[in-house]
Amino acid sequence: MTEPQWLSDREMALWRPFLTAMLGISTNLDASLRASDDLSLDDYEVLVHLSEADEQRLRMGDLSARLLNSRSRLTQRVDRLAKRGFVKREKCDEDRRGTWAVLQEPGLAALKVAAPSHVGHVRELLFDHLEPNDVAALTAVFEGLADQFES
Amino acid sequence: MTEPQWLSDREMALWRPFLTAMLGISTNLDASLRASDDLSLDDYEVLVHLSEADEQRLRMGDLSARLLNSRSRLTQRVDRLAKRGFVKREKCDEDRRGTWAVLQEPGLAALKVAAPSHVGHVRELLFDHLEPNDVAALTAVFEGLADQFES
DNA sequence: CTCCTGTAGTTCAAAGTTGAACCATCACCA
DNA sequence: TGGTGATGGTTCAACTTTGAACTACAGGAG
Repeated sequence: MTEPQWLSDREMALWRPFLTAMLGISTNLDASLRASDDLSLDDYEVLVHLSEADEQRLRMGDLSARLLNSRSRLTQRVDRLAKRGFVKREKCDEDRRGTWAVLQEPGLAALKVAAPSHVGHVRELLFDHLEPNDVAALTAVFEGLADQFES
Repeated sequence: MTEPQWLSDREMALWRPFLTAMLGISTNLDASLRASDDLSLDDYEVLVHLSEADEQRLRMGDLSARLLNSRSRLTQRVDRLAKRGFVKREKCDEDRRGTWAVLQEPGLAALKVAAPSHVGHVRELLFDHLEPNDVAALTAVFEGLADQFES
């Protein structure tokens, strides 16, 4: 039996802390962003992805795939960000079903304001707990884990 | 400058896949549990923690701390699980403000039904991507990461 | 062309989450 | 005793997410 119905003790010893760390890190980052910058972690990630994209724009579907968000979730998130002037929508010429989400100046500004303390929290929650050679090892592992979610 | 405002390339090379993997793994597990067993991942975790507890019962506050859930979120989750007969509440004698959440037979049964395919998914999403010595290394790292969230 | 099937994105109602306000009880100290 | 501040848990309204249904366009086959 290589696939028992329960996790082995060795597996459990990793899985439990893994689950706790995932939940704790994302919950904490979300809470601090909300408190200090009135952005959810999802909002922040939208702004990051747009800011790094060509012409600071991405198609809705592309963006939702990168964020692993449902389409309807992204639609409404972009609604809220647009209402604040952080992004805008633009009709897509090549494919008239399509919509671009385009980063606006106030959105980039909000990202720049939020970044330093967010980055500080990422260090506190993750990097401060790692030795230098942990980082390399984890990077290899997590690239493999993340790959399975790229469409 | 040891604390720059942005993540370094080396940090980013870990952080991005880390975030994607966290989100992807928990989203996937949640979706499969809902589809096959009509349980959210949070429901499942409530049942797991209760099933492992002394007398299969935990105080609401203790349970919410373990799950890193807000109190009100847990209150409502337990409401829903109680409506299905999976858990019940019991007044606490030592501290009359307190409430026990107590696992019921149908809840344990539901857990046993859901476990094999859930465990299978955990393997597909996580363990199948790891070498045996990765597991040991990750366990050490994640114990450290998870510790910061234990009250 | 004209179907037909598939894809991009939005909408809507039902369900879940958040955070502050609330009630009850506890624990301590005067 | 009786006040005071903290803790355990629930409630409520505002907000967010989910997933199915829907509109609009694309692209190929006949």
